[in-house]
Amino acid sequence: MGRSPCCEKAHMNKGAWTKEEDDRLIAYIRAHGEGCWRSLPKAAGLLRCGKSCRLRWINYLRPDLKRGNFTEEEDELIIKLHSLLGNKWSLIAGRLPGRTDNEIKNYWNTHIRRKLLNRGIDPSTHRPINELPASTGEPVTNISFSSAAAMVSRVQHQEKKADNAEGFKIKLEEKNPAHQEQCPDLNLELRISPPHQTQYPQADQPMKSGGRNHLCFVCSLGLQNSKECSCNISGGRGSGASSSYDFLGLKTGVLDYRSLEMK
DNA sequence: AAGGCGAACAACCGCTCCACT
DNA sequence: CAGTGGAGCGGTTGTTCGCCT
Repeated sequence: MGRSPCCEKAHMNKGAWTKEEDDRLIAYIRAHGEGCWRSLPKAAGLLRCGKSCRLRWINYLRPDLKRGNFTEEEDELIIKLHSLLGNKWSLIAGRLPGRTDNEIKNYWNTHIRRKLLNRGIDPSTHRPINELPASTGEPVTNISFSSAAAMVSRVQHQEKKADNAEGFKIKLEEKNPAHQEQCPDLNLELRISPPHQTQYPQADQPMKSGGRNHLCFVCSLGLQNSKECSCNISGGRGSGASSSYDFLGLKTGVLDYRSLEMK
């Protein structure tokens, strides 16, 4: 039994939005706020898919959007955030007021990629292009922190494909001089940290499986048995104070991945 | 002036996550 | 606990625009 489509596609408009459609959408959201996108088109008298309405509003019509060219500062910030987060456009957008994930994604693909390539930097790894990749099919044995976000998705993807993660050993660099070299002045007042203690599973509150906000970050890397694991019930969690938590050896880390989830 | 081409950007599509029942 | 639906995300495609020949 498949799920129903998000909208009746047969009688829906597609393609570029007209001024009238924009006006209708703006007027409706001004009057009623951002509610249920699925029912919004009908209520607003639009022959559009709810997803299309949401996208149009978020990426184009929202009053707080900053239209216009990206500044040099924004460029550099995007590059630094991308080196930390990978293609997490929504998270990157969260640190750039007035910019949308779609806008940043497009800007990255059209401008910044080329800019980095001209600098001799691989836009996906943020390493010099002539630097050979660490692996060509061999098990990954060493990954940089700068690829952490991409790594998480790779690990999660791998976990889905095969329960047996043997051979996938991760040696995280205690510090990443290369990365610090790339971003010597990066201080976004961010911090990579484990989930708050209140989110850790208690004896009578088993962790919700699959919940991305509840899984220990180390566990999400497939390192459940690691001493770094902060949700290891049987092994004890030590003091558990997040302020003293030495996540991945980055006690002084400044990136709080959770805090980036602003949207 | 017209056509080719690439860049830029808007929009769509498919998928995942998560709250709710 | 499983099923379902809404919302959001990231990749990709389609369209428009401007430059060049």
